[in-house]
Amino acid sequence: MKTVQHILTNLKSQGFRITQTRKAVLEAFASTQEPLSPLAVQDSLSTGGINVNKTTVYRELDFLLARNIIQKVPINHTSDLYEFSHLPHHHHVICTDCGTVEDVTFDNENSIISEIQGKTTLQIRDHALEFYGLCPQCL
Amino acid sequence: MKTVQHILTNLKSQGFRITQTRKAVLEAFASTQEPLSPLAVQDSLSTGGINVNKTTVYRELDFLLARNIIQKVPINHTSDLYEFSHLPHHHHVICTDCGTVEDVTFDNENSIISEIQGKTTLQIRDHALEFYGLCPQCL
DNA sequence: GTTCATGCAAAAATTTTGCAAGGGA
DNA sequence: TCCCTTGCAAAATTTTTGCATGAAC
Repeated sequence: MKTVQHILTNLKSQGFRITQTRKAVLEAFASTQEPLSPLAVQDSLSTGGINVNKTTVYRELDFLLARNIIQKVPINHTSDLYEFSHLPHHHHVICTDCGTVEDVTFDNENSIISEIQGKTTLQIRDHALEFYGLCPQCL
Repeated sequence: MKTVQHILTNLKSQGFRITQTRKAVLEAFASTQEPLSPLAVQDSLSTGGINVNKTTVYRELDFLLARNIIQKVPINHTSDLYEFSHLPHHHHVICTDCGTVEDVTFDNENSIISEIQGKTTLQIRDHALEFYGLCPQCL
């Protein structure tokens, strides 16, 4: 399990600064299972008493994305959503009402990819298998 | 097979106008297998000598979407992408280089949905199963 | 003539960029 | 001190809205 402290230490050893913003952004991701939008990150920081400019959030997300610490989640949304890259491979079930997210995995995901690979001329490199529905509270 | 003419006739019978914009937008969707963004629609019309305002394109897409003639395609993209709703259920394999799209279907898609339904507390209503890779030309 | 459709301008929402100032190491 | 990081302002992108004009029937 990679901790926020681990990540910060690694970044520090690479010459990057451990700022309160950086720490808080990583902790925001660590504190929830839900993929976060730039605005959600800013709100999360704000709730914790750390007020930063939107630009800073965008730049910090770009920074973490470039270092593969976070990744974009292939969910349709007006904003890009991000989550930790080190999480075990999984997919999402998203409540279309409240946005709640559950993580799920396939017993045999390879067979799904293989089937499609056998039916297309493209060389498959990635996939987005996401599900939408209603959570018990929103039903 | 629903033709553009069919759709136009239906709309007309509901009291909506058959404008050159409306006809051209429907023909743009009929002329390709690829999901189209608002800008792509405008470009397609422009190529055909029909120059319309972006606002008009957005409004026409909203209009067609509201009547379930087109639907949003669950592909991650800076803009929303649309395709005809009457196409047989399928998924997309998208070339991440050039944007080429191939349509694919699963032999037993229900088993995929069922597996996930059995693993989540949410009531699944929809899904996005999209694949990304490189087409032969871009390999 | 009625009212659906369009263009234009302006605004809203999201994201990016330049530049100067601030702050970790 | 060095240079990574931040804020602010401005611009770029995508989408929406109001209002007056234009066009289909």
